[in-house]
Order: sequence, then C-alpha cells, then structure tokens
Amino acid sequence: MMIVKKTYKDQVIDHIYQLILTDELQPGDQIKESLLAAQMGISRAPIREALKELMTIGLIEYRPQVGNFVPVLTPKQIVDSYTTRGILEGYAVMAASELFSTEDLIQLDRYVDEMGLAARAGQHKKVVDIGGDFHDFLAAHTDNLQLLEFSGRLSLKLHILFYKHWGLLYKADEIEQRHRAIVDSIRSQDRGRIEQVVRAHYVETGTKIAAVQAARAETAA
Amino acid sequence: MMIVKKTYKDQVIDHIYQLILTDELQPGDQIKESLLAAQMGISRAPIREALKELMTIGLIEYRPQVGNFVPVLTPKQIVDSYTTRGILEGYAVMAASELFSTEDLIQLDRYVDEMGLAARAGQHKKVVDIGGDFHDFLAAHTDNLQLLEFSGRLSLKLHILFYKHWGLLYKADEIEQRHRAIVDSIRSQDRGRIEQVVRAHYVETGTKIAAVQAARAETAA
DNA sequence: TAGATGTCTAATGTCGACAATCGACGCACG
DNA sequence: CGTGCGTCGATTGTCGACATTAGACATCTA
Repeated sequence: MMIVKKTYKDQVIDHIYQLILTDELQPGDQIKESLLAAQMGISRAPIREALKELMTIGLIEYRPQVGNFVPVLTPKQIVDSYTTRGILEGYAVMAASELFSTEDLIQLDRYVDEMGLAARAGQHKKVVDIGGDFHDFLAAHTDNLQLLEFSGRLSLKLHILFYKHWGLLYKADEIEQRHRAIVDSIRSQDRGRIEQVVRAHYVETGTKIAAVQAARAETAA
Repeated sequence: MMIVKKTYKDQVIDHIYQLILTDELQPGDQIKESLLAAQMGISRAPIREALKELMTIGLIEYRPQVGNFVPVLTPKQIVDSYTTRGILEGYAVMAASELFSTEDLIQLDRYVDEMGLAARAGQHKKVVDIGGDFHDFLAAHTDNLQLLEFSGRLSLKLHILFYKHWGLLYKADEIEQRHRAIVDSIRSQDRGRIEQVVRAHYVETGTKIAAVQAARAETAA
C-alpha cells in the first residue's frame, strides 16, 4: 500500500488546489493565512509553507508585505504558459525520439484512441486525465531532469486551465487528430518536425483557451 | 537610488548565496536552520522562508523531515541545466529576433568587445559579469514572462557554476568568438540558425564545465 | 558474530503571540 | 471641491518554545 502523505503542508497544498479547481477561490482572491489556518484547524506555519510551494508552480501570486493571491491570468499569460510548456516538451520528445520503442508508440496510439472515445462520449474529465497521461508518457522518456522539473511545474497550472475550459475547446475528432499528429511525428523520426508539431500543439491549445477565457471575461463584464 | 532590501528573508538569501559562492558551504553540506539562525542573530522563521525560495531556484536541495542540503551536482546535471537554459533562451532570442534594432546589435557587439578585452586582461570576474549582462540583454527582448521566469531561475545556479570554474573554460579569443557567433546569427535573421547557435553555446559551455568539475572530483579523490 | 530491536539525540515540523508594514479611510488645508 | 497627510485596522513578518520524526548508537537475541 502507498503510504499516505503526512505533513500538514502537503494537505494544505491539496486543499488549496481543490479550492481553486472548484472556484471556491477565484482569480484575484486573497488567501488570508489566518483565516485558512482557522478553517483547517491548524496554525499559520504550515499554511505559509504550502503557499511558498504553490508559488513556485505559479498557482499563487505573492506580493511582499501584502499577501498571497490567486493570479488573474491575462490571455497573453495563458498563451505564454502553454508556449513555454511546448518549448520544453517539444525539445524533450525530440531529444528522446529514438528511445520510443514500437510498444511505446502502440501505447501512445492507445491513449489517443481512448481520448477520442471519451471525447465522443462526453466524458470530459476522462479526456483531461488521459491527456495528462499521454503527455506524462511523452515526457517520461527524457533523461534531462532539469527540463522535466520545469515542465512539471507548469502542469498543475495548465491542468487547472484546461480543466475549467475543456468543454468549448475541441470537437472530439479534432482532439483525437491533434494528438495523433504528435504520435505520427515521432514515427517519422524527423527531429525538426517532432519539435515543431509538439510546440504547435501547445500553442494552439493555449490560444484556444485564452480565447475562451477572454470571451467569458467579456460576458461577465 | 535603488531601495535597499528589507525583510530578513532576503538578507538570508544573499547570505547563503555568498556562503556557497565562497565555498564556506560546500556541496553535500547540510544547512542547519538553528545554527544559521544563531549565527545571524535571528529566529528560524526567516531562515526557512529563504531556504524555500532557494529551493525553487535549485540552490538548495530539500529532503522532508531531514533537512536542507547544498546539492551535489553530477556532470550530467550540469549539462542538463545548461541545456535547458539554452532551450529557453534560444527560443526567446529566436522569437524576438526581429525586435533587435541596429543599436541593440551594436550594444551586443560592445559587450562582446569588452568581454574579449577583460578576458585577455585576465579580469575573470569582469568577464563573468559582462557575460551576465550580455545574456540578460538578449533575454530582455522577449515578452514571454513565463519563459523569462524559468530562465531567470536558472541563472543564479549557472552563475555559481560558471564563477567557480571560469579560469579553465575558454581562451580569451574563444570566449569572444563564441559570443560573437550569437550576435552574428541574430544579424542573419535566420530563425532556425539563431535558435541552434544559442542552444549550442549553452550546451558547449555546460559540457566544458561538467568536464572541469569531473576532473576536479577526480584529483580530489 | 550478525541481525534485529530499543533508545536517544539532533534536526525539522508546528504552534500561538507579538511586531512591523501596507492600504484605506477621514480629516485638515489650499 | 480636490489634494495631501495622519491615523487606524487588518494582514504579513518574526519570534521562541514545544512536538514529532529520521538516523545513529547501544542492546538484546540466536
């Protein structure tokens, strides 16, 4: 059995992540240490530890002497985050392209198939999860841990964005085809093409999400 | 005038950075919060804050329930860090290549000239500093703040490595020529070439430093 | 003697309280 | 009526003490 997490800090991290995901904490909100500590029945110390950690992955924005806030992301920042992830993962996949075995490629195909099925069935959460597995599987083939660390730090942030907006992003066929293109590029063993395809995938998704977010902000105003 | 830093946390960060740079803290050493707090005459709280922040830029390695350590970098990790920086900056410069004005390019030339002069004069610290300015100037032209943030998080780490090993890395002519190649690539406005040249620059430097470090580890053993 | 087990110590994890600072409000002044 | 300054409240920054845990050492057992 997997041992459960222990320190309060880790529990606080999960808690805040959930609060953001469920919109109980909305962009622009300040996270008051004392309040959260009281709500969770613990002291401020582990809260602060957790906030520091969330800061490093961009889920919290910190202003010295003022407080911690849920960041308000502009469309440009969204695109930039996705672009950066694409740069990192694009290089990772390109550099490791020779390491993908036939079995690996079949596994990737399987992910794409499942993604298409789930998308057509309207199982949005499943699509998001499989998408995460797909990209984790891609990234896992690199041996550059520094690159992997940065890529990983972006994933929670992007995951939240994607999770909040999936519905309007892609048609089922599109989402399947977009990911299939990545697998195909790896099959081609054309390093330049691989990097370019992965980058384009992220830039495109980021652009769409930014547009959706901008549209929502419009209607809200 | 630039306002001075205020919180203890920031002072602690600088202090630890200096300790590492001067080898008073060596790779593998544990940083004991209580001890450092006593030495600096403050409590453990700001020490912990500083350690968390240093963790995010890779200057401190943290093991839960055990402590904070100065990381022992393997040659591969050194190369990976430089490679990753090259990926990020390579993209940044490439994407912003059209934004470099004639004046900017002249300024870059000036940096390279100064670097060559300082190198020939044996002013190693000056070479390191100008090199930092050069790369900051390059990176400053991108508008992707996410990318810039990651790139910046690597710079302290790489700066320490470079500072500790500069002597054995390049001949004066080489260091000038390596950087000149970057400026030339920007002048060419060949996006593919720009990205490739910047990447190669970092990979090469990282490889050299890793080799130097490996050699030192050898003689020490 | 080799291995497992118990104990101890030193370090991190957490706590509640106090101090310093930022931002907002209201007042005086032009 | 608009602007600048002083006060105030709320929130973060820091503190010292206590709780808990990982690792080292000693002890017990076969």
